[in-house]
Amino acid sequence: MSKKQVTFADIAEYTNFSKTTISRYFNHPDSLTLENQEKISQALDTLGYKKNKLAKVLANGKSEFIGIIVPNLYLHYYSEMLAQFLSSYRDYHYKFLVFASEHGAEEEQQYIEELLSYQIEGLIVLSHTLPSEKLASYQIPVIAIEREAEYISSVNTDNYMGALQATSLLIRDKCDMLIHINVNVDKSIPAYDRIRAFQETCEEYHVPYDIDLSVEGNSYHEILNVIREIFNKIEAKYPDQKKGIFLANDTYANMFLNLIFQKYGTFPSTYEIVGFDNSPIASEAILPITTVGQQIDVIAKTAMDLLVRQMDEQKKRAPKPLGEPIHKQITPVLIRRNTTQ
DNA sequence: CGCTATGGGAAGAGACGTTG
DNA sequence: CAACGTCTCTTCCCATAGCG
Repeated sequence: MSKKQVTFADIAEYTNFSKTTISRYFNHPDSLTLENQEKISQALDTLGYKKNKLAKVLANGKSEFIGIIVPNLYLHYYSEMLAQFLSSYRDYHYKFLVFASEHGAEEEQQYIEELLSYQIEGLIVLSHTLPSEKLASYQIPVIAIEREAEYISSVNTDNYMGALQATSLLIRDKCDMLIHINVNVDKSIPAYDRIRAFQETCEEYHVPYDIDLSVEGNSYHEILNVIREIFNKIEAKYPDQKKGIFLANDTYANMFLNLIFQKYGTFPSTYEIVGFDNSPIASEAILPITTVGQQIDVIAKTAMDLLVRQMDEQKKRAPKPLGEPIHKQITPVLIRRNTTQ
């Protein structure tokens, strides 16, 4: 016995007001007399009215949806970022439709089409297969996070500063050999600055260094296998030197740390490890990992502020076209834990 | 305070041409 | 002429903004 839902029409009929008045009761209650407010409130109770957000969306065209596309969720950075966005509901009441996409532009484009068909009001993009020029062409507010963003607004960590802090720490701790492990980052992506800063800092201080950009893979295990190879290579090549390893993120750093523990059963003094992101895994690891903390909460907050401002603008009667992209940089914080002196 | 047009899409109704 | 598939056109869903 699936009874039909109670609608404004039912409430109106029951109270002898019009649907308009019922709508006003919910949106501008002050425009009704207290007496009438009370009448309607009573009716809602009696009839058992349940809000219908879909009808509201249909009526005013505002879906209150924001689309998010992340590359994946096995990198803790992305899941933490997602968590931060979800918790912004408290402040903004936007809901999120989320896709994970790292299999190329075609897939990503398909996801975006789908998101658009759900009338999303804004888009947050952390994946990086579609050029920002394409993203800008969709004519809805878009915020990029840690990706190429020439034509759209963005929020990034100051990657250069972060990598510089990490590298300096390893140098200060008198590592003989500095090694940076990363994927082969495209130069247009902000994270490329981590490689650049590492290299430039090493050269500035005349410290021997090595950069290994061979990491790749589409799952935790694929990546782990590559990291294992790199670990073995380092073990063979620099057996007695004190090695300062700077990894592209905490997930890699944790893998590397685990490999060390599997081999030595402890953390030998011939290693120092610094990760990046300060995602939960860094502090939860077998030995809490020193890392460059991206202030993920601040990044998410900044991105939401920026996006909400643009979305509000789009709701005005004569929305200004999306103007010049705004780019914000968030300063990272070096967090010293147990994988460095 | 009420009336009315509005929005996107599903479902229903109707139109049309073809077939056995 | 009913039965069928394929289109196209209406109606309906519901809350809201704008106007009277």
